[in-house]
Amino acid sequence: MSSLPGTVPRMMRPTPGQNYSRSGFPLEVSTPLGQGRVNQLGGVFINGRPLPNHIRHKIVEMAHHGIRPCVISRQLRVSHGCVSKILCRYQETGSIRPGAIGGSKPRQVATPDVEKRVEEYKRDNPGMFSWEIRDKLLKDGVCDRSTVPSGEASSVSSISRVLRARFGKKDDEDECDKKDEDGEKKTKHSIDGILGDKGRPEDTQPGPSSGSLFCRIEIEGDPNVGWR
DNA sequence: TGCGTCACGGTTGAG
DNA sequence: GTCTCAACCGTGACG
Repeated sequence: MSSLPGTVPRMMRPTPGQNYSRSGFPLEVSTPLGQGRVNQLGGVFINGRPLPNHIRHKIVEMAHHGIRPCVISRQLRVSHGCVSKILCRYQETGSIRPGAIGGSKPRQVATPDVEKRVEEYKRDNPGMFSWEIRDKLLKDGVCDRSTVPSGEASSVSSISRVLRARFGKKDDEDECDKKDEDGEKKTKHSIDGILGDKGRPEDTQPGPSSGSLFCRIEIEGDPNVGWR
C-alpha cells in the first residue's frame, strides 16, 4: 500500500532545523482559532483534546473488519499509538469514549454512613433544606459537631454537595448524552468545526460507510462528552 | 514493518 | 473571578 499524499515518512526524527521537539508539532492549521495541528501522517488533531467521535468510531469499525492497526493509522491519519490506545480501551471497556478530562477527585466531605443518612433524609423529605439535614444529623446522633459534614466553606454547603452528587447526577448524565449527539459538530473546538468537512476521512478515503456500525456501537454515558 | 509503551506538551474542570 | 492540580488527551519516538 502506498503512502498517502502529504504523509511524512514515519519514524523520522526531527532534525535540528525542524522546529519541534519530541512532542512538539511541526505544523499548525491556520484557523480562526489557531488550534488545529497536523501530525506526521497529515492528519489534523487538536493537542490535548480527544479525537472526534466519528474518527474513534471509524477506528473501531475498521478494526472490526479485520483491518490492521497500522493500516487504520495511515488511512485515518492518526498516530498508531493513538489507534493502539483506542483499540485497547475498546477491548477492555467496550467503550470508544474518551475518559473524563479535567476536574479533581471528589473530596470526601462526609463518611459513607453520613452520606447514606443524608440520602435517606432527602428521600423521605425531598423538600428538606441542607441546614435541616445538618441539624437532623446532629439530633439523630449520626455525627457530632466535629464530624458533621464540613468543607472549607460551611457544613451546609458540604451537605448540598452530597445532595448534588447523589440526586443531581442522573440529570447531568442525560444532559451529557444529549450534548454528545450534536455537540461534536456544533462546537467550535472540534476539528469538524475548524475544518468544516474537508478534514473528514470519510470524504477523502474510500471505505465502508461509517453509518452502519455507528448504530451498533454502544455509546456509554460518560462525564466527558468529548468535543465541546 | 508493525506494535506496545512512554515522555511530552497541552487541555480541562472540580475544588 | 482566579488559581491549583490531577486527571486525560494525541503525538512522536524508542525498542
